[in-house]
Amino acid sequence: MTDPCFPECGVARFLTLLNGPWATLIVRELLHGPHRFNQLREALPGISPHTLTSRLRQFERHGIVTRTTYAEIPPRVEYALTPLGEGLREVLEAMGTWAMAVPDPESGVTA
Amino acid sequence: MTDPCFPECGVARFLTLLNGPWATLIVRELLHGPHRFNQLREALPGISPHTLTSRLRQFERHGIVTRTTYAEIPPRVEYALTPLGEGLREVLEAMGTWAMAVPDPESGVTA
DNA sequence: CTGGATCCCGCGGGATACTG
DNA sequence: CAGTATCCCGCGGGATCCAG
Repeated sequence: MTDPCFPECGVARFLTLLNGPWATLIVRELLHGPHRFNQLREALPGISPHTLTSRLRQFERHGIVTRTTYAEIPPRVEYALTPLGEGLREVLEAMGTWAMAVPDPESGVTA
Repeated sequence: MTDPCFPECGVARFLTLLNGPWATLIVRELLHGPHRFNQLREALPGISPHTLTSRLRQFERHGIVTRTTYAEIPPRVEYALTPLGEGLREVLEAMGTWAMAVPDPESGVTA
């Protein structure tokens, strides 16, 4: 039943790989399927190209995301999750499930 | 069937509540049961009292952790997860499960 | 024992401008 | 379109010292 040592072993690594406020949000977007650079920018209101590139590069290094370049006249680059990255779906879903149980910060944290 | 809108709704909130490298690690520790201030310090090598207090206070405000003071001669304070905080167990487990599938960063990410 | 006060630092991130 | 380069900033966090 959930060996006590089981979560801790990985939590730290998870935090290392998905550090920063944007990291997880980018993965969440990629969970919908491959995205082009500007597609991600549009899907992530407020993110700067600098940050987006930075996170994406880190994901590449860690084998979470793949970068595919299409040498066409209008340059096209697609970012997609690797199987490893896909595995994050369960984690994100757990986050989402939990958060939905969180009372609105403004609606009487009375509970 | 995991409604596509379901994860995104909460992921952002999760990230807001558990921001920073230490936040999640503190919760992970609290998942083992109530802890006193110094118990947490010992369980989290490298954390400074400043940071620990900071995170703990934030958790209190968000109703994730409760702070119980025992007005004894040797001051005693216990931090425990609220039911809401307990709900994070699934999330942490998901992180741990995923991370265990991550190949060691050193084992040839060369590609 | 618990933890507040200060000071300093690194890093994620924003803004803007510019290139292949 | 897909980035890259530079500069600046806020915040999480470490260190240290001190107080209830």
